Amino acid sequence: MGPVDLPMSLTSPTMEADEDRRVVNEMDFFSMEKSRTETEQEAYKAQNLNLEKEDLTMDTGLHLLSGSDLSMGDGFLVAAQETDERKSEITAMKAKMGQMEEENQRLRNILAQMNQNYNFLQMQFISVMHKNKSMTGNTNLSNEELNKPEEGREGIVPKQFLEGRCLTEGNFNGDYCALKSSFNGDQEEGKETVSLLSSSSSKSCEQAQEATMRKARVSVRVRSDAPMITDGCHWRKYGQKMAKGSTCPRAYYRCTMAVGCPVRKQVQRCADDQTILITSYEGKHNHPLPPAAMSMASTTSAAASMLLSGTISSADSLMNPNLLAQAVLPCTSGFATISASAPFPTVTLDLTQPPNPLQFQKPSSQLQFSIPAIGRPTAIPQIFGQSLQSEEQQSIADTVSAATAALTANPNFTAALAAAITSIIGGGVGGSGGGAHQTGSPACVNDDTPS
DNA sequence: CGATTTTGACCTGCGC
DNA sequence: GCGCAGGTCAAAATCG
Repeated sequence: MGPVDLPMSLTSPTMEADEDRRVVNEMDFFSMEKSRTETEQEAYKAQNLNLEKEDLTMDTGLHLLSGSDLSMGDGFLVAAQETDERKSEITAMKAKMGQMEEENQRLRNILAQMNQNYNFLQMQFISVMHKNKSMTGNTNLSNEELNKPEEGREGIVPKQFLEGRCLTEGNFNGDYCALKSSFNGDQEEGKETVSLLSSSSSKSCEQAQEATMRKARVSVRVRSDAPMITDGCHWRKYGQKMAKGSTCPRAYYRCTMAVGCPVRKQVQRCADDQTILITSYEGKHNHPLPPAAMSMASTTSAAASMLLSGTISSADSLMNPNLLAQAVLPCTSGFATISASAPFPTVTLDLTQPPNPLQFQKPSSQLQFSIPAIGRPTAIPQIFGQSLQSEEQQSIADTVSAATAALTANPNFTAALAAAITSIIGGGVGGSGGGAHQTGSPACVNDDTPS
């Protein structure tokens, strides 16, 4: 055994077995060699010298005597010391890696949240620009104007932008809490002014806004055999009526995630096409929402805020029915319509259209759902139609999980993403997807078993 | 046994 | 005032 072989033999059996940590081992070895004290280095040199030469000519004080047996014994002493040090360092590094993983996870969550907020703001900004362009032709705000203090920007900064910022700074849980309605008209046509939101807002004003938001409805049309879409909230059925002109009844649900939550929703099948499920949301949540409920709630709240703020008018909707849908759900090909004849202002998001693959070529930053580091995406099944109950739901969940794995493994992000969404919309939602309770005819609302 | 669903009755707004 | 339709209430039934 030569002098060079000795350090290599110090590798612990466990670390030798762990191929993945070999690099860390080697880095440890060199760092330890660098960190040796002067005395140790001298001893080490002396030891090497001793191993290289048969007769020892220097007394190092470490009882390094001549003879191969003794020198080997000292070598093992050094080896044991180094092993202990390396073990402690490995333990420390493991702990550090754990901390870094936690930090990484936390940053992922923050990034996902920021992406969501960013998309919301961008959507509103684009919509405001679109409206301004159609009205005045003056669409561009200079950087100076945008950077002005808020107090001096009245009449320049789109009100929705500040409302969106309020969402970001407030409890952006996907509910309507931070949305301040301007539907009662502090704006004129083509001249939107900013009413800075202050904590001193009168209660009556808030109540009026709540009442307005309560009346606003966001209707989502999806193609599904499931009795009800799963949007992450807990609902309790409190009534059912046969709607006029429809063969299927209309079911009434209220949110039961918090006592006194005013949010209600109606579930009804389309009279013309009973494979289409129409879900109408109304009101604002008065409680934090779980992550699974944030996607749908943020989508509907975004649509409601745009509707109530007048960002998109009925005329806009008629001129470009895809505008709102693109703003709210950038990666779908659905259409959005606004009903002016309905008793309440209602925006309908039609997600029954087949997906347009070209729209998936958008940058990933445009996507409104987050992809957790581990596990399945939380938003895809809720946003794109519905996650079905029981077996169907599990089937879609498995599909999403597989898609997630493909996403994380495949460098071609957009292609994998398109495959994932296509599998969800085209397979699970389209009514042809597998499921134990396929009966050939769509389930009516009165047969439902909501979660 | 508590939570949820069912279902008939009741309330409200609107048009005639 | 009356009828209709949409929406809600609440007691009974059902479920897990």
